[in-house]
Amino acid sequence: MKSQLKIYNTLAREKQVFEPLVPGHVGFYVCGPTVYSDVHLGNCRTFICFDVVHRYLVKLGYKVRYVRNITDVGHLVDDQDDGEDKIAKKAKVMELEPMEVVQHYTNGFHEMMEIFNCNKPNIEPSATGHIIEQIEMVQQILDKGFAYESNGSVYFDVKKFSESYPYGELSGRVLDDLRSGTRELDGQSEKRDSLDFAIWKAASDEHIMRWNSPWGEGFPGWHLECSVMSQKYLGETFDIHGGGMDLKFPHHECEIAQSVASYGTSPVRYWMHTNMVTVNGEKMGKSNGNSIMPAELFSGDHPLLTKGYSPMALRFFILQSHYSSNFDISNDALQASEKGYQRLMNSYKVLHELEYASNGSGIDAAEEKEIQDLCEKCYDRMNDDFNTAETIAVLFDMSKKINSFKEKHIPISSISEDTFQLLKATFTEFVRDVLGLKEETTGDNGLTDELIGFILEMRNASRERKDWATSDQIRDKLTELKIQVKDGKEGVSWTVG
RNA sequence: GACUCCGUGGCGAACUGGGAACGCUCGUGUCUGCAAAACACGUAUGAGUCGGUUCGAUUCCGACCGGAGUCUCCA
Repeated sequence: MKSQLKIYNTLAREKQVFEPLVPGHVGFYVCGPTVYSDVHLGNCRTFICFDVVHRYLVKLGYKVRYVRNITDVGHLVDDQDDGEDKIAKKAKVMELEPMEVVQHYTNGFHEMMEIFNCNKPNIEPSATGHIIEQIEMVQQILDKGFAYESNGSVYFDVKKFSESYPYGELSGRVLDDLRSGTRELDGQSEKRDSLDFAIWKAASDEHIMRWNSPWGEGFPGWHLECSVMSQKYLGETFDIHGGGMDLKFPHHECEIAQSVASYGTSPVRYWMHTNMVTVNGEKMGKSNGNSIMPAELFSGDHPLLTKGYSPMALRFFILQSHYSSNFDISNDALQASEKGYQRLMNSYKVLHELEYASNGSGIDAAEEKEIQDLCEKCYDRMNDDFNTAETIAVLFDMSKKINSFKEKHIPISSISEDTFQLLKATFTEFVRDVLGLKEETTGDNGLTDELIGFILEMRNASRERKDWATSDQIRDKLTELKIQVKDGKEGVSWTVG
């Protein structure tokens, strides 16, 4: 009997047993990037974590509809009335058509997701592709009386809304506290209340991104696209909504308010939030100027790094901590993770080269049970709010077993063939399918394999002649080239790194 | 100021009301021509500080100290 999946629901502030709305199916929405700049490692962490969530849900047998949006309009530089659209601003700076900016950074984002081995969502809707639906939602909210028009813009009436429904439940905000924290509106403002937010924004004359609407030419407000697109593809209520912690307020709070205002029900059953990536203890943010970009990580071309690290090493590093914890990036930590990742993948390789053989010496019941327990633990740990850190710890315990089988410290015949196959399947599926880790190849169509195989043959020949000078010279040179030679009982093997 | 969260070995990082995982590092041993790898064993008598609850707390409660996040755009 396997344990049940539990998810820490940020709305309820507790771990809850996951029960999908429709048995066997999961509606899963993740807030994607605003495509006006390159993604940094903080962005990547969130998407990698939710990639694992998605992968595990699939592993559990759910039919998952995974929606991750692209925000390509509406995200203002600030919340002032003269706030500029982020995409439009970048377009001006780069002297490009706004959609060129969008396409450029969307491509870059997709490329990174591919490099980090993240599965593609089932639907990746963009805000500009859903202008009509957004206008409809604005109209619905107006019809319900929870919004008002002002100079061609439409604002969500937070005060009015809060008289009928709770506002601030997700982020734990109290309206009066919020209001006291904001500065007074000047006479120029179109808003009735400082807490109101734009759901439709009138376009000024020079604004390039504009659409016709019942309120004149304009563009949709930032929070609206997620409400509209999640509703369109997952329904008025769906199972899981994920995003970074920094989106909790105001973005997700506003999403809830918009959905409740337009059709009366809270949209999400389980809210999940990933914690922030920090550098020297400070949040990595686009506006903080401390971003580390994936390219800098790979090349090592960054003041904080002494060398480059591979995409999979970073992925492994990220998964070694829980998604809800702060995650500090440092060179030392990366280095430790890189080693660990290599160790794990080495066991992965060893496991696939292992063959079961019975020698009739009988099965060791304790060993048998230990292996079976480890396999079950993988599920237990992941079921506990996707605890990848603990899952990896179990996989390392399995690694020891795998290596012991290989080195014949434990005879492989001490477990049954069924248990061996269980170990093989579980280890493989958790490393490859759930955590999404893969072996990093040199991508040269096996030429390296052939070459090194040949060189090692030559070395073996000199070893048989006891010509240690030559064999050591070959080994030292290979080591210099970052190729590690391992002389085992069953012959020689090698790994890069 | 308000609201959250965190403070665990040399480093990273989990879990837990009753033996402090796992990875890296370091040490010893087995293996090996040697080395590496692998395996085995060891490495925090202690979990920011001070109180309280408890037979018993790192784990629950309170205070304090330190750090972070959100309250404005951010994954």
